[in-house]
Amino acid sequence: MPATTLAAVPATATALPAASPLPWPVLLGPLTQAETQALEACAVARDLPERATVFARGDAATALVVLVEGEVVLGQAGAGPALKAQRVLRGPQWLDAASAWAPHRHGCDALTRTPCRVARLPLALLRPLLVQRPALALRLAELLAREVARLGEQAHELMHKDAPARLAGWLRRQPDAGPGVLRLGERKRDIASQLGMTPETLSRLMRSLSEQGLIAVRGYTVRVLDRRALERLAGA
Amino acid sequence: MPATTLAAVPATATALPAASPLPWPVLLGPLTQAETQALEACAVARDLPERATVFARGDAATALVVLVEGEVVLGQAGAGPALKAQRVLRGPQWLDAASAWAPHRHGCDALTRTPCRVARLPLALLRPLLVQRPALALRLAELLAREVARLGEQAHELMHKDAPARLAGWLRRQPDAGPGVLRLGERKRDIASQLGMTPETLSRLMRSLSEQGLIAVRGYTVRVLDRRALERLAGA
DNA sequence: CGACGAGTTGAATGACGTCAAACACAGTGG
DNA sequence: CCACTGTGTTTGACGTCATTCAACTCGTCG
Repeated sequence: MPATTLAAVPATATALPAASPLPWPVLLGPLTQAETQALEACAVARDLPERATVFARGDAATALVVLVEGEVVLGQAGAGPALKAQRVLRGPQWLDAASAWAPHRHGCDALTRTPCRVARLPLALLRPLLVQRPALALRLAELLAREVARLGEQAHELMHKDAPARLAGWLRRQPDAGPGVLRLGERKRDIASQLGMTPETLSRLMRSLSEQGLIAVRGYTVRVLDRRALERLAGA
Repeated sequence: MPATTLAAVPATATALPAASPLPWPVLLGPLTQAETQALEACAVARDLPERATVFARGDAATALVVLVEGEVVLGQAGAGPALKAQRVLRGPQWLDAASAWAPHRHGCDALTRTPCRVARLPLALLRPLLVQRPALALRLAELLAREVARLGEQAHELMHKDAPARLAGWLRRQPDAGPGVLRLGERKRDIASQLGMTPETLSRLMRSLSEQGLIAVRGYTVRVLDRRALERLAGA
């Protein structure tokens, strides 16, 4: 049953709208007018075409990077176009809020999957701003802490859970677009890569879960039939 | 060749010295006198015996936690004493600088391996202090960012590298205690757990690397014979 | 139409985990 | 000094889960 491929990974097709204020509330939570203006003042936005590299592993990181709009794959590029994806981000979202602070080099590659707008907040400008407005600095700490929690969780999963459990966990975490329905927003090979498995294994697992009646798969749409069993599986 | 076990994992034997100032420079870098005093004012230290739990996964996290002295295992406890270790920390070191900010729950269990002194910095006290002294807040952001980088690296390794590569990478990262000599400071089962493999596999890998002439193992001492080859192996 | 890329499926290999036994060493008490 | 015990490591045999390699399908684009 070679699952009919539905409209493969919808891409934001058209050109980006003209410059507009950045989505700070999504990135940092509710801000005062003054804070927003201050951030706006030091942010530099630029547009990138499809398949461009936003930054590469090892590049000097001098700014926090925000994905304003579009889709970006984060991962480690091997030889050729073979990218070992870790994560696909859809704007608005932070692309890299950490590297500029600490190792001063980006830890992975970032490639656009669609035309994108990204903004850079040079740390040299941000630093005095944060000194002046400590509330923002605390927001940032919160942000980074959340990232630490997420990555710690991920590391634990990869170390101690097998492939079915990781998939179940991933499915559980996906935002559902309807009652028990979720739409996969990335290529399955990218999902597989994120989960540390091959596309073949992912395919087989999907089939296995279907046959067990936990989910129903049709192309890029997954219906969750037995949420309870899925959680049990993920909990391993 | 059943490698002679040398003085297994030295433990800090004796009772802890009386209260003393906390090692802030190690934790946050060089500080002014005023900053040190301010931190000292809101830190609460306490001593714990061996095998005590500092905090457990899911506990409410209301403070940053510092390991002042002693050794703590970070991991996820399963049933009984079977702890899936992620990391062994030796004081002075941060135990958990993130959880209090973000999910407000600790993400893993922390168990003492030796008598320890730990200090808590309640976020409720720290927050106003950071507002007042933004320089400290930036230091903290740096700290968290470094953690993000470390965890990201780790996740990548677990996702895309096999066991030999992970071991080689780990060996490469260990601080050597002599020219090409390094002393393992933890039980091998803990090392294995950190690397996401079983003790048996680790043992076999060590042997395999010895036979290939990359390292020489005697108990808890490892001599690196071919650093170049080790790096190549880790780079997979 | 043919070429290409994404996904699926099957068979074979291999890496790693599990289970069980043996061994080394430290500490104990005779 | 010698058993005896407990913990940690090593080794071997075996099973299994996941990757690899290959063929095949489907849909899209030229």
